[in-house]
Amino acid sequence: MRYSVEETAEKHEKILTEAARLFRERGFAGAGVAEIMQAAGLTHGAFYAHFPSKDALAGAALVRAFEQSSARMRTDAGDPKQAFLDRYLSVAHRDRPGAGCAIAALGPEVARGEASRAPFTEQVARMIADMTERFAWDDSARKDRPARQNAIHLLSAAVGALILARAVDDPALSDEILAGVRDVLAD
Amino acid sequence: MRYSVEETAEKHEKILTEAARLFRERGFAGAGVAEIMQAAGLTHGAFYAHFPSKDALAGAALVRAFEQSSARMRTDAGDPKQAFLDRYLSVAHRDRPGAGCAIAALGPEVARGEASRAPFTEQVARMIADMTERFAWDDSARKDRPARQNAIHLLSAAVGALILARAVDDPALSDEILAGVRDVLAD
DNA sequence: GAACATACATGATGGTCATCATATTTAAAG
DNA sequence: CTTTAAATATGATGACCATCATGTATGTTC
Repeated sequence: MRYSVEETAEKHEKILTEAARLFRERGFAGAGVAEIMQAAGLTHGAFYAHFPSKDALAGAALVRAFEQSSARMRTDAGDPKQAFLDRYLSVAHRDRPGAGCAIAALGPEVARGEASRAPFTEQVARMIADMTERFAWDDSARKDRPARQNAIHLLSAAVGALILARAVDDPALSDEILAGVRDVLAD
Repeated sequence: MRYSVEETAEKHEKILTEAARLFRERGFAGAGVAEIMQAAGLTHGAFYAHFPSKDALAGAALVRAFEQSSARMRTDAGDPKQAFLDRYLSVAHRDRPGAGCAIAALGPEVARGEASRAPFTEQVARMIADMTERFAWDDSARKDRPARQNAIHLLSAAVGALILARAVDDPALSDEILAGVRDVLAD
Protein backbone atom coordinates (compact mmCIF):
# COMPACT_ATOMS: atom_id res chain seq x y z
CA MET A 1 0.00 0.00 0.00
CA ARG A 2 0.92 3.63 -0.18
CA TYR A 3 2.06 5.45 2.95
CA SER A 4 1.96 9.13 3.84
CA VAL A 5 4.96 11.24 3.01
CA GLU A 6 5.80 11.76 6.69
CA GLU A 7 5.63 8.05 7.43
CA THR A 8 7.82 7.29 4.45
CA ALA A 9 10.34 9.93 5.49
CA GLU A 10 10.47 8.44 8.99
CA LYS A 11 11.14 4.99 7.59
CA HIS A 12 13.82 6.40 5.33
CA GLU A 13 15.47 7.95 8.36
CA LYS A 14 15.19 4.72 10.30
CA ILE A 15 16.87 2.77 7.49
CA LEU A 16 19.69 5.29 7.40
CA THR A 17 20.18 5.22 11.16
CA GLU A 18 20.19 1.44 11.39
CA ALA A 19 22.52 1.18 8.39
CA ALA A 20 24.94 3.65 9.98
CA ARG A 21 24.95 1.50 13.10
CA LEU A 22 25.15 -1.91 11.46
CA PHE A 23 27.80 -0.94 8.94
CA ARG A 24 29.99 0.33 11.77
CA GLU A 25 29.34 -2.81 13.81
CA ARG A 26 29.83 -5.39 11.06
CA GLY A 27 31.49 -3.55 8.18
CA PHE A 28 30.01 -2.80 4.77
CA ALA A 29 30.52 -6.38 3.65
CA GLY A 30 29.29 -7.87 6.91
CA ALA A 31 25.93 -6.13 7.09
CA GLY A 32 23.34 -7.27 4.56
CA VAL A 33 20.46 -5.35 3.07
CA ALA A 34 17.93 -7.74 4.58
CA GLU A 35 19.43 -7.39 8.05
CA ILE A 36 19.39 -3.60 7.86
CA MET A 37 15.79 -3.54 6.65
CA GLN A 38 14.74 -5.89 9.40
CA ALA A 39 16.43 -3.64 11.97
CA ALA A 40 14.43 -0.77 10.48
CA GLY A 41 11.22 -2.78 10.90
CA LEU A 42 10.72 -3.54 7.21
CA THR A 43 11.39 -6.39 4.79
CA HIS A 44 14.14 -6.51 2.22
CA GLY A 45 11.86 -5.83 -0.74
CA ALA A 46 11.11 -2.29 0.33
CA PHE A 47 14.75 -1.31 0.21
CA TYR A 48 14.83 -0.28 -3.44
CA ALA A 49 11.99 2.15 -2.91
CA HIS A 50 14.39 4.09 -0.68
CA PHE A 51 17.87 3.64 -2.17
CA PRO A 52 19.08 2.68 -5.65
CA SER A 53 21.71 0.24 -4.34
CA LYS A 54 23.59 -0.96 -1.30
CA ASP A 55 26.55 1.17 -2.34
CA ALA A 56 24.37 4.27 -2.34
CA LEU A 57 23.15 3.39 1.15
CA ALA A 58 26.75 2.92 2.26
CA GLY A 59 27.64 6.42 1.17
CA ALA A 60 24.59 7.95 2.82
CA ALA A 61 25.10 5.97 6.02
CA LEU A 62 28.70 7.13 6.16
CA VAL A 63 27.62 10.76 6.02
CA ARG A 64 25.01 10.05 8.67
CA ALA A 65 27.62 8.52 10.97
CA PHE A 66 29.91 11.53 10.59
CA GLU A 67 27.02 13.87 11.28
CA GLN A 68 26.28 12.06 14.53
CA SER A 69 29.92 12.41 15.54
CA SER A 70 30.21 16.10 14.76
CA ALA A 71 26.91 16.79 16.50
CA ARG A 72 28.34 15.14 19.59
CA MET A 73 31.48 17.28 19.27
CA ARG A 74 29.40 20.44 19.09
CA THR A 75 27.60 19.68 22.35
CA ASP A 76 30.76 18.89 24.33
CA ALA A 77 31.21 21.03 27.42
CA GLY A 78 34.49 22.56 28.56
CA ASP A 79 37.73 22.54 26.61
CA PRO A 80 36.81 21.09 23.21
CA LYS A 81 40.08 19.28 22.64
CA GLN A 82 40.13 17.64 26.06
CA ALA A 83 36.45 16.73 25.79
CA PHE A 84 37.11 15.13 22.42
CA LEU A 85 40.03 13.10 23.71
CA ASP A 86 38.16 11.95 26.81
CA ARG A 87 35.22 10.79 24.74
CA TYR A 88 37.05 9.41 21.74
CA LEU A 89 39.61 7.41 23.71
CA SER A 90 37.15 6.11 26.28
CA VAL A 91 36.31 2.51 27.07
CA ALA A 92 32.69 3.28 26.17
CA HIS A 93 33.65 4.37 22.66
CA ARG A 94 35.91 1.35 22.23
CA ASP A 95 33.11 -1.00 23.24
CA ARG A 96 30.34 0.54 21.12
CA PRO A 97 31.62 0.82 17.56
CA GLY A 98 28.08 1.02 16.21
CA ALA A 99 27.65 4.42 17.82
CA GLY A 100 31.19 5.63 17.28
CA CYS A 101 33.68 6.97 14.80
CA ALA A 102 33.16 5.94 11.18
CA ILE A 103 36.85 6.34 10.36
CA ALA A 104 37.95 3.79 12.95
CA ALA A 105 35.17 1.38 12.04
CA LEU A 106 35.24 1.63 8.25
CA GLY A 107 38.43 3.40 7.16
CA PRO A 108 40.21 0.48 5.48
CA GLU A 109 37.03 -0.70 3.80
CA VAL A 110 36.41 2.79 2.43
CA ALA A 111 39.95 2.79 1.07
CA ARG A 112 39.17 -0.36 -0.95
CA GLY A 113 35.91 0.61 -2.60
CA GLU A 114 35.48 3.51 -4.95
CA ALA A 115 31.87 3.99 -3.90
CA SER A 116 32.18 5.84 -0.62
CA ARG A 117 35.55 7.56 -0.89
CA ALA A 118 34.18 10.90 -2.06
CA PRO A 119 31.74 11.49 0.83
CA PHE A 120 34.32 10.10 3.25
CA THR A 121 36.93 12.57 2.04
CA GLU A 122 34.54 15.47 2.39
CA GLN A 123 33.65 14.52 5.95
CA VAL A 124 37.27 14.00 7.00
CA ALA A 125 38.24 17.36 5.51
CA ARG A 126 35.46 19.03 7.45
CA MET A 127 36.49 17.26 10.64
CA ILE A 128 40.12 18.38 10.28
CA ALA A 129 39.01 21.95 9.58
CA ASP A 130 36.73 21.95 12.63
CA MET A 131 39.43 20.62 14.91
CA THR A 132 41.96 23.08 13.51
CA GLU A 133 39.88 26.07 14.38
CA ARG A 134 37.97 24.94 17.46
CA PHE A 135 40.67 23.24 19.51
CA ALA A 136 43.02 25.25 21.75
CA TRP A 137 46.45 24.65 20.22
CA ASP A 138 48.09 27.51 22.12
CA ASP A 139 48.26 25.40 25.29
CA SER A 140 49.83 22.57 23.37
CA ALA A 141 53.41 21.39 23.64
CA ARG A 142 53.37 21.58 19.85
CA LYS A 143 52.26 25.23 19.62
CA ASP A 144 55.14 26.01 17.28
CA ARG A 145 53.49 23.95 14.53
CA PRO A 146 50.57 25.00 12.37
CA ALA A 147 47.29 24.25 14.09
CA ARG A 148 46.14 22.25 11.07
CA GLN A 149 49.13 19.95 11.29
CA ASN A 150 48.47 19.41 14.98
CA ALA A 151 44.84 18.61 14.20
CA ILE A 152 45.82 16.05 11.58
CA HIS A 153 48.24 14.44 13.98
CA LEU A 154 45.72 14.33 16.82
CA LEU A 155 43.05 12.79 14.62
CA SER A 156 45.48 10.20 13.25
CA ALA A 157 46.73 9.18 16.68
CA ALA A 158 43.20 8.95 18.09
CA VAL A 159 41.96 6.83 15.17
CA GLY A 160 44.97 4.53 15.33
CA ALA A 161 44.71 4.09 19.08
CA LEU A 162 41.01 3.27 18.92
CA ILE A 163 41.55 0.69 16.19
CA LEU A 164 44.38 -0.93 18.13
CA ALA A 165 42.43 -0.91 21.39
CA ARG A 166 39.50 -2.61 19.66
CA ALA A 167 41.49 -5.22 17.78
CA VAL A 168 43.63 -6.28 20.69
CA ASP A 169 42.48 -9.20 22.79
CA ASP A 170 44.18 -8.31 26.04
CA PRO A 171 42.10 -5.91 28.19
CA ALA A 172 45.16 -4.55 30.00
CA LEU A 173 46.95 -3.73 26.75
CA SER A 174 43.78 -2.25 25.31
CA ASP A 175 43.33 0.06 28.28
CA GLU A 176 47.00 0.97 28.21
CA ILE A 177 46.73 2.07 24.59
CA LEU A 178 43.69 4.26 25.24
CA ALA A 179 45.12 5.89 28.37
CA GLY A 180 48.64 6.26 27.03
CA VAL A 181 47.66 7.98 23.80
CA ARG A 182 45.10 10.14 25.58
CA ASP A 183 47.83 11.31 27.92
CA VAL A 184 50.29 12.11 25.12
CA LEU A 185 47.70 14.00 23.09
CA ALA A 186 46.37 15.97 26.03
CA ASP A 187 49.39 18.19 26.50
CA MET B 1 48.41 -37.42 -6.85
CA ARG B 2 50.75 -37.36 -3.94
CA TYR B 3 53.62 -34.85 -3.96
CA SER B 4 56.96 -34.80 -2.19
CA VAL B 5 57.16 -33.20 1.24
CA GLU B 6 59.33 -30.37 -0.07
CA GLU B 7 56.97 -29.61 -2.90
CA THR B 8 54.02 -29.62 -0.53
CA ALA B 9 55.80 -27.33 1.90
CA GLU B 10 56.55 -24.89 -0.91
CA LYS B 11 52.93 -24.83 -1.95
CA HIS B 12 51.89 -24.30 1.66
CA GLU B 13 54.21 -21.32 1.82
CA LYS B 14 52.90 -19.95 -1.45
CA ILE B 15 49.31 -20.14 -0.20
CA LEU B 16 50.29 -18.31 2.98
CA THR B 17 52.15 -15.59 1.09
CA GLU B 18 49.38 -14.99 -1.40
CA ALA B 19 46.77 -15.00 1.35
CA ALA B 20 48.76 -12.45 3.34
CA ARG B 21 48.83 -10.24 0.26
CA LEU B 22 45.23 -10.69 -0.87
CA PHE B 23 43.73 -10.33 2.61
CA ARG B 24 45.56 -7.04 3.02
CA GLU B 25 44.48 -5.88 -0.42
CA ARG B 26 40.83 -6.88 -0.27
CA GLY B 27 40.08 -7.63 3.38
CA PHE B 28 39.28 -11.00 4.93
CA ALA B 29 35.74 -10.86 3.58
CA GLY B 30 36.80 -9.59 0.17
CA ALA B 31 39.34 -12.29 -0.67
CA GLY B 32 37.91 -15.74 -1.39
CA VAL B 33 39.49 -19.13 -0.90
CA ALA B 34 39.29 -19.86 -4.63
CA GLU B 35 41.00 -16.59 -5.52
CA ILE B 36 43.81 -17.21 -3.05
CA MET B 37 44.35 -20.76 -4.28
CA GLN B 38 44.42 -19.59 -7.87
CA ALA B 39 47.03 -16.96 -6.97
CA ALA B 40 49.04 -19.76 -5.40
CA GLY B 41 48.78 -21.77 -8.62
CA LEU B 42 46.32 -24.36 -7.32
CA THR B 43 42.59 -24.99 -7.43
CA HIS B 44 40.16 -24.44 -4.59
CA GLY B 45 39.78 -28.12 -3.73
CA ALA B 46 43.34 -28.47 -2.51
CA PHE B 47 42.84 -25.82 0.14
CA TYR B 48 41.59 -28.13 2.87
CA ALA B 49 44.66 -30.30 2.60
CA HIS B 50 46.60 -27.28 3.87
CA PHE B 51 44.28 -25.45 6.27
CA PRO B 52 41.23 -26.58 8.22
CA SER B 53 39.23 -23.43 7.40
CA LYS B 54 39.40 -19.95 5.97
CA ASP B 55 39.52 -18.55 9.50
CA ALA B 56 42.60 -20.62 10.27
CA LEU B 57 44.23 -19.29 7.13
CA ALA B 58 43.33 -15.76 8.16
CA GLY B 59 45.14 -16.16 11.46
CA ALA B 60 48.21 -17.70 9.84
CA ALA B 61 48.29 -15.08 7.09
CA LEU B 62 48.11 -12.33 9.70
CA VAL B 63 51.17 -13.70 11.46
CA ARG B 64 52.93 -13.98 8.14
CA ALA B 65 52.16 -10.34 7.32
CA PHE B 66 53.52 -9.18 10.66
CA GLU B 67 56.65 -11.25 10.17
CA GLN B 68 57.28 -9.57 6.81
CA SER B 69 56.93 -6.19 8.49
CA SER B 70 59.24 -6.87 11.38
CA ALA B 71 61.80 -8.42 9.04
CA ARG B 72 61.77 -5.17 7.07
CA MET B 73 62.22 -3.21 10.31
CA ARG B 74 65.22 -5.30 11.24
CA THR B 75 67.02 -4.56 7.97
CA ASP B 76 66.47 -0.80 8.12
CA ALA B 77 69.69 1.22 8.01
CA GLY B 78 70.44 4.29 10.15
CA ASP B 79 68.26 5.57 12.98
CA PRO B 80 65.59 2.90 13.43
CA LYS B 81 62.79 5.28 14.40
CA GLN B 82 63.40 7.65 11.51
CA ALA B 83 63.75 4.76 9.08
CA PHE B 84 60.45 3.32 10.29
CA LEU B 85 58.65 6.64 9.92
CA ASP B 86 60.05 7.29 6.45
CA ARG B 87 59.00 3.86 5.27
CA TYR B 88 55.69 3.55 7.07
CA LEU B 89 54.40 6.99 6.12
CA SER B 90 55.62 6.87 2.54
CA VAL B 91 53.55 7.15 -0.62
CA ALA B 92 54.82 3.72 -1.62
CA HIS B 93 53.42 2.12 1.53
CA ARG B 94 50.14 3.94 1.11
CA ASP B 95 49.79 2.71 -2.45
CA ARG B 96 50.73 -0.93 -1.82
CA PRO B 97 48.57 -2.21 1.02
CA GLY B 98 49.13 -5.80 -0.04
CA ALA B 99 52.78 -5.55 0.96
CA GLY B 100 52.25 -3.29 3.97
CA CYS B 101 51.11 -3.08 7.55
CA ALA B 102 48.50 -5.62 8.61
CA ILE B 103 47.15 -3.35 11.34
CA ALA B 104 46.27 -0.58 8.91
CA ALA B 105 44.82 -3.00 6.38
CA LEU B 106 42.90 -5.34 8.66
CA GLY B 107 42.62 -3.78 12.13
CA PRO B 108 38.87 -3.11 12.20
CA GLU B 109 38.09 -6.47 10.63
CA VAL B 110 40.21 -8.22 13.25
CA ALA B 111 38.30 -6.35 15.95
CA ARG B 112 35.01 -7.82 14.65
CA GLY B 113 35.94 -11.48 14.39
CA GLU B 114 37.00 -13.63 17.29
CA ALA B 115 39.13 -15.80 15.00
CA SER B 116 42.24 -13.74 14.54
CA ARG B 117 42.32 -11.51 17.61
CA ALA B 118 44.70 -13.71 19.60
CA PRO B 119 47.53 -13.86 17.04
CA PHE B 120 46.96 -10.19 16.24
CA THR B 121 47.37 -9.24 19.89
CA GLU B 122 50.56 -11.21 20.21
CA GLN B 123 52.07 -9.55 17.15
CA VAL B 124 51.08 -6.04 18.23
CA ALA B 125 52.53 -6.64 21.69
CA ARG B 126 55.79 -7.77 20.14
CA MET B 127 55.82 -4.76 17.82
CA ILE B 128 55.32 -2.34 20.72
CA ALA B 129 58.04 -4.06 22.74
CA ASP B 130 60.46 -3.89 19.79
CA MET B 131 59.80 -0.22 19.18
CA THR B 132 60.10 0.55 22.88
CA GLU B 133 63.59 -0.86 23.13
CA ARG B 134 65.01 -0.26 19.67
CA PHE B 135 63.94 3.32 18.95
CA ALA B 136 65.92 6.29 20.25
CA TRP B 137 63.53 8.06 22.58
CA ASP B 138 66.24 10.16 24.20
CA ASP B 139 66.27 12.53 21.21
CA SER B 140 62.52 12.85 21.39
CA ALA B 141 60.60 15.93 22.47
CA ARG B 142 58.68 13.47 24.68
CA LYS B 143 61.75 12.06 26.47
CA ASP B 144 60.12 12.71 29.85
CA ARG B 145 57.57 9.97 29.18
CA PRO B 146 58.14 6.24 29.43
CA ALA B 147 59.58 4.87 26.21
CA ARG B 148 56.76 2.34 26.01
CA GLN B 149 54.14 5.05 26.08
CA ASN B 150 55.97 6.92 23.33
CA ALA B 151 56.10 3.73 21.28
CA ILE B 152 52.36 3.15 21.65
CA HIS B 153 51.66 6.71 20.65
CA LEU B 154 53.96 6.55 17.64
CA LEU B 155 52.43 3.32 16.41
CA SER B 156 48.90 4.64 16.89
CA ALA B 157 49.58 7.86 15.03
CA ALA B 158 51.33 6.06 12.18
CA VAL B 159 48.51 3.53 11.78
CA GLY B 160 45.83 6.22 11.89
CA ALA B 161 47.64 8.42 9.40
CA LEU B 162 48.13 5.57 6.95
CA ILE B 163 44.46 4.59 7.13
CA LEU B 164 43.35 8.17 6.60
CA ALA B 165 45.78 8.71 3.74
CA ARG B 166 44.49 5.57 2.01
CA ALA B 167 40.80 6.25 2.50
CA VAL B 168 40.87 9.85 1.41
CA ASP B 169 40.14 10.61 -2.23
CA ASP B 170 42.07 13.87 -2.53
CA PRO B 171 45.78 13.31 -3.34
CA ALA B 172 46.83 16.63 -1.82
CA LEU B 173 45.09 15.89 1.47
CA SER B 174 46.47 12.36 1.48
CA ASP B 175 50.04 13.59 1.02
CA GLU B 176 49.48 16.29 3.63
CA ILE B 177 48.44 13.66 6.20
CA LEU B 178 51.48 11.47 5.54
CA ALA B 179 53.99 14.34 5.60
CA GLY B 180 52.37 16.16 8.51
CA VAL B 181 52.26 13.19 10.84
CA ARG B 182 55.73 12.05 9.82
CA ASP B 183 57.02 15.51 10.74
CA VAL B 184 55.30 15.54 14.14
CA LEU B 185 56.48 12.05 15.05
CA ALA B 186 60.05 12.65 13.92
CA ASP B 187 61.05 14.98 16.73
C1' DG C 1 -14.83 10.71 -5.94
C1' DA C 2 -12.12 8.55 -9.62
C1' DA C 3 -7.65 7.59 -11.46
C1' DC C 4 -3.13 7.22 -10.44
C1' DA C 5 1.17 6.57 -8.16
C1' DT C 6 4.00 4.31 -4.79
C1' DA C 7 5.70 2.02 -0.54
C1' DC C 8 5.53 -2.36 0.96
C1' DA C 9 5.56 -7.70 1.42
C1' DT C 10 6.38 -11.94 -0.65
C1' DG C 11 8.83 -14.49 -3.39
C1' DA C 12 11.99 -15.40 -7.37
C1' DT C 13 16.71 -15.18 -9.63
C1' DG C 14 21.37 -15.41 -10.49
C1' DG C 15 25.72 -15.12 -8.54
C1' DT C 16 29.22 -15.96 -5.11
C1' DC C 17 31.29 -18.50 -1.55
C1' DA C 18 33.03 -21.88 1.99
C1' DT C 19 33.09 -26.49 2.48
C1' DC C 20 32.63 -31.35 1.24
C1' DA C 21 32.85 -35.75 -1.92
C1' DT C 22 35.29 -38.42 -5.03
C1' DA C 23 38.64 -40.18 -8.16
C1' DT C 24 43.39 -40.06 -9.48
C1' DT C 25 48.07 -40.32 -9.07
C1' DT C 26 52.21 -41.09 -6.84
C1' DA C 27 55.33 -40.41 -2.83
C1' DA C 28 56.21 -42.69 1.36
C1' DA C 29 56.19 -46.67 4.59
C1' DG C 30 56.57 -51.45 5.41
C1' DC D 1 57.56 -54.56 -4.30
C1' DT D 2 53.30 -53.95 -2.11
C1' DT D 3 50.41 -51.32 0.52
C1' DT D 4 49.04 -47.16 2.31
C1' DA D 5 48.35 -42.39 2.71
C1' DA D 6 48.08 -37.83 1.01
C1' DA D 7 47.79 -33.83 -2.28
C1' DT D 8 45.33 -32.43 -6.03
C1' DA D 9 41.54 -31.44 -9.63
C1' DT D 10 36.89 -31.55 -10.68
C1' DG D 11 32.65 -31.02 -9.41
C1' DA D 12 28.71 -30.95 -6.06
C1' DT D 13 26.18 -28.74 -2.08
C1' DG D 14 23.89 -25.64 0.70
C1' DA D 15 23.91 -21.13 2.38
C1' DC D 16 23.80 -16.34 1.77
C1' DC D 17 23.11 -12.19 -0.72
C1' DA D 18 21.96 -8.14 -3.83
C1' DT D 19 18.67 -7.18 -6.91
C1' DC D 20 14.41 -7.71 -9.46
C1' DA D 21 9.21 -9.01 -10.37
C1' DT D 22 4.69 -8.80 -8.96
C1' DG D 23 0.52 -8.02 -6.48
C1' DT D 24 -1.81 -5.12 -3.15
C1' DA D 25 -3.60 -1.55 -0.67
C1' DT D 26 -3.92 3.18 0.18
C1' DG D 27 -2.28 8.09 0.14
C1' DT D 28 -2.25 11.62 -3.31
C1' DT D 29 -3.83 14.21 -7.22
C1' DC D 30 -7.00 16.04 -10.28
